[in-house]
Amino acid sequence: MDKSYAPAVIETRWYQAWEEADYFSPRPGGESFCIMLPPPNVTGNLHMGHAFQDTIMDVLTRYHRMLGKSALWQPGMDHAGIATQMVVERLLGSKGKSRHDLGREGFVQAVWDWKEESGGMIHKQMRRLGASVDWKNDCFTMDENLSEAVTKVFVDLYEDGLIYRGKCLVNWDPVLRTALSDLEVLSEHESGKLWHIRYPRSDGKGHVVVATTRPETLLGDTAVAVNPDDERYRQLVGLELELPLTGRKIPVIADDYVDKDFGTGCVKITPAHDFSDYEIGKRHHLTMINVLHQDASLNDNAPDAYRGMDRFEARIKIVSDLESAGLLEKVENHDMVIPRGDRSGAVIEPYLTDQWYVRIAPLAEPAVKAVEVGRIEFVPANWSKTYFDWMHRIEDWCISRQLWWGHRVPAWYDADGTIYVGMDEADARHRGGLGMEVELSQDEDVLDTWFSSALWPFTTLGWPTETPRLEQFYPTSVLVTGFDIIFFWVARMIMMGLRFMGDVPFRKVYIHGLIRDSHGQKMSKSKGNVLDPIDLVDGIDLESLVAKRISGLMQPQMAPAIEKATRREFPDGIQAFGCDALRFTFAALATTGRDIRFDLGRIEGYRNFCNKLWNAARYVLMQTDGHDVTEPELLSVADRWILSRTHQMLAEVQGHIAAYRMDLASQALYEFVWNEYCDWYLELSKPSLAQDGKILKNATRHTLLHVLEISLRALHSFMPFITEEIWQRVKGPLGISGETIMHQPFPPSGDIDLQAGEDIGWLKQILQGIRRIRSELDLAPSLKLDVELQAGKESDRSRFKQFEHLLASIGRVQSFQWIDDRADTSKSAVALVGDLKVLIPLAGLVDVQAELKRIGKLILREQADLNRSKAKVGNRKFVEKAPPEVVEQEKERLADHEAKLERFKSQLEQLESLRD
RNA sequence: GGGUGCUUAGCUCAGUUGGGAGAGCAUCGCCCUUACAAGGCGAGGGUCGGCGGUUCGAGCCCGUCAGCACCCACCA
Repeated sequence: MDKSYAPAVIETRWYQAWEEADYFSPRPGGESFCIMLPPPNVTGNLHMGHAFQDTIMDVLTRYHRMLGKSALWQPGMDHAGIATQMVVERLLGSKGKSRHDLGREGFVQAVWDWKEESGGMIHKQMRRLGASVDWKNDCFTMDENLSEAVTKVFVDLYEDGLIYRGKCLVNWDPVLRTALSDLEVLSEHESGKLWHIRYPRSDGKGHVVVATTRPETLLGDTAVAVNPDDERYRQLVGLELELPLTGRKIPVIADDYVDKDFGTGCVKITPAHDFSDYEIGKRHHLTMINVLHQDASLNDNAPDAYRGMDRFEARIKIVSDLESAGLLEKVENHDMVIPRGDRSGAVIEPYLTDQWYVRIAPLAEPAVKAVEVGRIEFVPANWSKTYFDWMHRIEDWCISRQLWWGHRVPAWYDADGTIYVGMDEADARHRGGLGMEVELSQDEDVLDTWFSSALWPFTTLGWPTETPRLEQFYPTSVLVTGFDIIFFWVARMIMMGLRFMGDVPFRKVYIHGLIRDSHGQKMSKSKGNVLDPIDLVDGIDLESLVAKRISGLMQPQMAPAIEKATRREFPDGIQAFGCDALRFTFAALATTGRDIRFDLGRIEGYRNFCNKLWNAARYVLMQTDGHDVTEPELLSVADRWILSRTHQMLAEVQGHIAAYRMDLASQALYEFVWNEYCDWYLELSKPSLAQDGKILKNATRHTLLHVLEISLRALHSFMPFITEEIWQRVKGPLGISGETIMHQPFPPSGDIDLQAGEDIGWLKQILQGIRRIRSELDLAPSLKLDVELQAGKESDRSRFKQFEHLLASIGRVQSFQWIDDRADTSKSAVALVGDLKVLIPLAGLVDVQAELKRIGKLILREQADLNRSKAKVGNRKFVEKAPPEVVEQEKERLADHEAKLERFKSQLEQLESLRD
């Protein structure tokens, strides 16, 4: 083995070998385990969030595969309608073209071409991260069979009356010129103004003042509303007002919706451009006047003066026209919430159009119930509350989008506009009883991307065909996702799964936190703080990193600041940490919180851990190379101890993974390998192997290998590459014949050996006592010590006998000597292990002063502990009310502290007498 | 306006039914002891956000206040 761990070399080798050997396909037999990869958007790259999520899914998949299950991790990609269309349009834009130049068909072809390119990038990244997905069944939401499934779902829901077409107010994105669902609209606090506008009374008796944040929509007003209980305005109800700038007359109406205390208590009602006004308009049968074009410029329903102007441009003119007409009473500053499109950032306009909707209530009810009764379990559980809150208030889902890229709505219209829905045009004709003579035209719209995503758990398995895969893997085992898409995706999958499969799509939903940068900021291109997971794996020099971060910015003026911050944070670029280190870091960071700060310090620590494992393996293989290693006949205490600790670790890891606590699982592995196996067992093995006894040497060699091999299997799902690489070298000496660690069983845990644990615990304490004295009294590590032992129990003597060799070797002790209980120990430094005094004569080694100081410190600490125990045991209430075992424990502590304090004090006295 | 989460060592975070506060990184000291200096051994460092309550006992349970973060919401 090479002296140092070199991830790049071993990682490139193994993935290809695994894939070629088809190790990722589910093996027949065994219980099923299935995870659906949340399909990434075909556009762009995998970011840190993907890498994190993929790591968790791969850990789970590999783990369950090793448990002997038929494990499927289903990969795929999402066509991401709006996002992808925007990317391709921007690409065309850079060549001076628009999608209209290509036409619908040409544009869609251009998107497919782009998909080939960027989709390949994602595949490459996933392979680099070690994802053990079933590539043979890779899917894309726009694939033919998945698209057919989408159509079928649409048709079925339509036939059942769960999809309808209606003219309603929708969230309209005037930049993308499409409708959006409520979820795609982000509300942002922004400062705006509240304009107070006079609406003159038609009877000439003064005016009414309305307050509005959107004066330009005045052009579409069809009423002014007041609260029916508002004394100030009651007599106005039924009166007519002159709508400024338009020459129209509008009525004053009464509606409970109006808050008397806000603004002036009079509200202008614009039913075609405001959601609340729309409801009021419907209640009062008001006319709905749409004054906007699709791009939010004013249309011909507006007076000449404003036609063709953008709404915000028109706002300025309208306000100034009102002012010159003496109709503007005042303007106040007003903080408000502005709706913006999540993709375009454009201010969303409520807009009256024909759209397709899913009637959600009948689907939501069983979906709520499924979680209530525990057929689906959220992990952590409190996320179910978020789910319920949303599901209880859920409204109909607008699923049509005025885009070209996506699943086209399977609806056709005849000349009268009658709707015919079917799997295709012929089917629609057939269902509608139409002959070929009737001319039909297909709806131009496509479906919301999330409509097809909602079907992902069963369409990827072959639905509507009843395939063996569908039979075997639905419902899937667990969904791994972030809380940001509980509404977008999780809830909708549950609804659709229950409706079309008659069962939940997954048993558990594991919700993880979102990866942020080391300062807790969201990673984004525009902030220039994005880390590419591949750069952490392979490393990147500073100049390339800077170039990457400042290229293609939407706001190029940010480049200098981003460059400066990058140079400050990564003065030497980023080292190559390797995939295993990155994965282990992600696992260790997978706590229950919402935000996960990614700190380079962590990954460095875990890269070191890989190196530690590598070197431990190197040592073990060096010790065993050329020796036959056979099943041991007799184990030493150290062997039994490390095996016992191994079993304990395995039980912990299993428990933590079952509870989706990858952080605790990885920590248990880390601590075992480093602090138990490397720090202690490997050290204990050295003197053992230097001995003559053939049987015990074989036992040690075997245990070294055996525990290493178990550790590799336990670690494999977290660090697949390094464990495979080492395992291939370890399996031979142990006589294991498997081809890959991937298909080895996860090691079962076994018995805990308490006796061995106590014995080695004792040994550790002696050694730690000696080391501490050595360090604190500044005795050179190379200096061989003479150690005296005093007092102690019978067990101390027998243990000493058993471990003398190990103690001498590891403690660098040249001689041990038991001395009489009354012997003078005044010239020695002391450590206590229970009743046993471990003494190091200081003669000629150090000055007494140093030891005095050291003991003084120990006494202080011991005294404080003693006082605490004394107070507790002396408290009658404690003794009466606390459980007996707790009281007993406290009494033992008290005795222990008393004994130790006594010994330290007597040692101190002896030293002091010496000083005189 | 509703809701959720967070506040523990200098930093990033664990702490599973309440019973002597832990890890990694950072800091300090000694050591290149042939698996590993990407290392070894040892050390220092915390009124667990504030206040109050329950309890023999609270980082953990309850109340309250403060700060931070996020989600949802049609008051113009």
